[in-house]
Amino acid sequence: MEKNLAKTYDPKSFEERIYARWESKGAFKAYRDPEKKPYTIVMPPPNITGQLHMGHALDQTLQDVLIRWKRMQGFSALWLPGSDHASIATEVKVVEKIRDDEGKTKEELGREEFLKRAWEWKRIYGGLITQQVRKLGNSCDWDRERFTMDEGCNKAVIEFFVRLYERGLIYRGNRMINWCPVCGTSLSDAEVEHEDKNGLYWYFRYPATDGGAGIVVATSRPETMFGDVAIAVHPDDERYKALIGSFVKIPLTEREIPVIADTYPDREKGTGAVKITPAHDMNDFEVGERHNLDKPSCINEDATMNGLAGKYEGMDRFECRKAWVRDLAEAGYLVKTEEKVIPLGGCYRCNSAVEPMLSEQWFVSMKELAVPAIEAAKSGELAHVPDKFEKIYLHWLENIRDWCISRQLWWGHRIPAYYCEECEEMVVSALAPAECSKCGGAMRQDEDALDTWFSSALWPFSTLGWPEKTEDLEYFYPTDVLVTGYDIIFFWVVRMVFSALEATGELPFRYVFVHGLVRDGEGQKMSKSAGNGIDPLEIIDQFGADALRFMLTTGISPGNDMRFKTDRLEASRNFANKLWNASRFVIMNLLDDEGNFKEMAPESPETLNKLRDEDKWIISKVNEAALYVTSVLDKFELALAGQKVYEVIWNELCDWYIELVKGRLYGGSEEEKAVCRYVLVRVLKDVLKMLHPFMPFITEEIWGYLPKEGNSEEFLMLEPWPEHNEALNYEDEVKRIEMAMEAIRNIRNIRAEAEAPPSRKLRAVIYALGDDMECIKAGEEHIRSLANLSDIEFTGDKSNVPEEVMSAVMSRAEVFIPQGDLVDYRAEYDRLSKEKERLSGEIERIGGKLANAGFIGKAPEKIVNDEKEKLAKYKGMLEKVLERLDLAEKKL
RNA sequence: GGGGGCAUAGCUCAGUUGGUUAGAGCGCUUGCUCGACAAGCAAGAGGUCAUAGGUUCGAAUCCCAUUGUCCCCACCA
Repeated sequence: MEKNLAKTYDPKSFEERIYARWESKGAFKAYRDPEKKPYTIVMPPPNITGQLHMGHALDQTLQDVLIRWKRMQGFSALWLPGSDHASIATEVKVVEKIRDDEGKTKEELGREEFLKRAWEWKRIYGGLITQQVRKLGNSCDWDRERFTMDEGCNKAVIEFFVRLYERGLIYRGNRMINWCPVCGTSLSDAEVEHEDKNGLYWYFRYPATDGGAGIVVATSRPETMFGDVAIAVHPDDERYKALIGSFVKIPLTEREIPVIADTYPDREKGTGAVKITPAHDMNDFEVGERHNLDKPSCINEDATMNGLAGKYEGMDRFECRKAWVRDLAEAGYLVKTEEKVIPLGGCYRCNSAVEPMLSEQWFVSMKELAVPAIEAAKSGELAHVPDKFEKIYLHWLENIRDWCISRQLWWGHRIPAYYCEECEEMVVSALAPAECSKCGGAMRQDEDALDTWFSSALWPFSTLGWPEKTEDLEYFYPTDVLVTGYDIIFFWVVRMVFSALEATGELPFRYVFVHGLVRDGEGQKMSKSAGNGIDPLEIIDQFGADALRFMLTTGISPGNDMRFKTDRLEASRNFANKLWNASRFVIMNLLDDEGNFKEMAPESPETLNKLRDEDKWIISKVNEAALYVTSVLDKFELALAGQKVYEVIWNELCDWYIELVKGRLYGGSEEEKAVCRYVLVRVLKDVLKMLHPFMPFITEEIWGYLPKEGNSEEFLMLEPWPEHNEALNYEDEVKRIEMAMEAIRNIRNIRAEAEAPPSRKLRAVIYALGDDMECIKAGEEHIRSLANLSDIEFTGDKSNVPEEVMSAVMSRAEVFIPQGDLVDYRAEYDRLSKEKERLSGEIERIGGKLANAGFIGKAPEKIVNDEKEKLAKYKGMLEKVLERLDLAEKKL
C-alpha cells in the first residue's frame, strides 16, 4: 500500500472498500454495554418495492450523522435498519407478475400459492434497497435488520391487535370507508389525497309525486342518484318549508323519496336542497343515521353499477354518469349545469378516484388512544424539532376519526378474527381456535389483511422484541429520536406514538426530528410520473457519497424543503478534494524517503512549551470549533455544525495554518519540524473526527494513513469525539496571529491595487506604538513570507515613513509600501475616501447610540463598553485615514 | 372553509434565546503554472433583509396588517 494518498481525490477508489471493512469487522454493531448509555434510532423502513430516492438519502444521512456522532461520544449507538412489506404496492406488483408469467389472477391461484409467489418476490427484490442503502455509508447494525412481516413483527402485530380488541378499542362495523376500485381495497382517511379538479354541478328536477313542480337539486355525481333515499332541506329555509314531509320521485325511476328537514344543508350552496345518498357520501350517511333511513348502495366494488341502477347495471360509474345525464336531459329533468371546482379524493397509491362506500370493515377506535398522545406532546415529553410540527401533529390528533385498518389484500398481516361456519360466533385470538366454542363448528379466518401502517406503528418496539421482555428492549428502548419527513407525520409518527403508549406504556422516542422534501432544481416535487427524480446512486457514482451527504446536510435549516442543485454538490465535492490535498500535504511531511514516519514531538508539557503562536492559534480555533459543533448538534442543527467544520478546515487550517507552517517545515530545525508534525497531525485528527459523521468515507480513508497512538481504535468511526478544553484557548497568541493576518491582507490588497505582480518582492514599513508594536512584530516572519516582502521596517516614528508610499490603515497599526513606481495617488485617494466614508458613517452611528441616554441607561454594560471601544477604534483609524488622505490629495 | 410555512446579494440558501461593518456556495470582475490542491490561490464588486405600522435604548430577528408565493387539512349538493 502506498504510504501517502493518491494525487487526486477519487471517492470510487475507496468508498466501497471502506464500507466493506466496517461491515465485516463489525464496526456498526451495537452492544448492550452496561458501562455505556444507549442511543437508539430505528430507521424508517423503506418499502421493499422501492428504489432508493433522494428522500431516503436525506432521511438516512441525517440519521447516520446523529448515530455516528453519538457513537463517537461514547454511547452504545444502535441504528436498526429494516424494510416494509408495503401491502398494496407489493400485492399489485406480484399480481402483475403472476398475470404476465402465468396468465392467472390471484383468485385463480388461491391465497396460499399467491403468498408463496409474494414471498419469493420479496426474497429476490426485497433486498435491493438495503444494498443501495449501504452505498450511502450508513452505519446501521445489519445483524439486527428486520422486516415488517417477519415472524417477530407478525407476533407483535397479532398481539397488539388482540389486546386492542380485548380493550374494546378495535371493532368491526358497517360504516363509510374510502374505497379504491382499482386497488380493490378499503383505505384509511390518511391514504386519500384530496385534489381540486374542474368539474360540473348538474341541476336536476325531482318531480313531486302529486304532480307538483317538485324540487331542484345540484349534484356532481349523478350516478349516485340511484342510491338516493331523501332530499334534505334546511328547516328554516322559506323556499322549501312547505315541501317538508312531501314526496318526490327520483327522475326516470319509480322510486319515491321524502323531503326531510335537517340542519345539514347550506342554504347558500347549490339550490339549498341536497339529495341524500347514505351509502356513497360521508355526510349523507350521518343524515341517514339521524333520520333512520335505508342505506342502499348502487355501485359495486369494481366501480360498476349494480341492479339498483336498472338498465345501467354493469356499466362503469363514469360511463353510467354520461348515459344517465344524457337520458335525464332528453327527458327534460336537467335544469342547468354549472362549472365548478370540486375537491376529489384519490388513492395515494394509484391516484384513481376513491369511492366513499358503506362497507363491513375493522376499525381502531381513536378517541381514547389519542388522549395520551396529545398529552405527551403538550407536556413536552415528546418534542418535535423544529417545534412548528407539533401543531400539525396535535391538530391531526385532536380531529382524529376512527382508523379503518382492514384491507382487502392477501399480502400483509392477516386479521386474527375467526368466524364459525355454522353459527354467528366470532372470535379474535392470537391462536387459531380449533372449533367454535359455542357450537363446535369449523372456524374460518377473516380474509382481510391489516393496513401496512398498523405494523409500521409498532416498529420502534416490535423490532426490539416486544411483546417479549427481551434484553434489547430493556436496554435500547425507548429509542431516542425518530427522523422523518413531514409528509408522513400522520401516517406514521402519530400512530407510533399512540401505539407505543398503549403497548409499552412509554413514548417510542423522545424527539421527532422532522425534515423537508428534496425538490428538483426548479423547486418541483420529485416524482416518478413527472420523471424529474434524481437517482442518488448516479450522484454517488459521479461525486461520491460524501459529497452527496455533505450537500444534503448543510446549507439547509431543519424542516425546510431543499432544492437539489448540482452547484452545491460540486462545492461539497471540491471541499472533499481540498481536505484530501491538505491531508496529502500533512502526510507528505510526516514521511521519510523510505515511507516511514519521521520523528514527531510527543504529547507532553515540553512540546507544549515549544509551540509557536500559529500552533496555538490553530489549536485554539479547532478547540473552539469542537465546542460550537457539539452544541449545535445537541440542538439538531446539523447544517450549522457541518458549515463550521468546513470553515475550520478550509479557511483556517488550509488558508492559514498550512501556509504559516511551511517556513518551519521547509527551513526549520529538526526539532521545529517535529513540533510542526505534532500540531499538524493533532489538528488534522480533530477535524477529521468532527467531519466524520458528515463525510465518513474520506475521513476514514485519510485516517488510515495517519500515525496511530498506542490505544487508538482501528477505525476513525470508533474514535472518541473531540472534547472542548478551556485550557486550550490561547488568547494572546490568537491576537498576535490575527494582527499579522490583518497586515498580510492589507499588503496583499495594496499589491493588487498597485498591480504589483505576486512574484515581485516588496518592502514594507509598519508603524505602531507600544503593545501594538510588540504584537505586530511577533508576526514579522509570517508577514514577510505570506505578503512576499523582501524586508519590513518597524517604526514608532512617522517621520521615518518615506513620502512616496501606498498606505493602509489598520486598527492598531499602519502599513506602508514605499516603492515609488507603484504609487498611484488617484487609487490611493479613492480608496481612502471610501474608507473615510465608511468610518465616518460608523462613528456617526455609534456616536448617536452613545449619545442616547436610553441606550446608556438600559443596554447591558458589556454592549455599551463594546460600542465605546469600537468608537475609539474607529476614531483613531479615521484620524489616520484623514492624514493620509490629506497627503494623497496634495500629490494629485 | 380552516391551518401553517416562506419572502435576505444575479441564483440557491444560512443567519441558534433582539445588540458584529448582515454571511456562505455558485455566478461575476481582476491578477496568479511561488514545492497539498486550477475541484486551486490572491484581491474585489454586489443587499434601504417583500411593503406599511408597532413594541424596544436597539429589529433581518418580536407583534399587527398588507402583498406575493408554496404547502397541509377539510364529508365530491
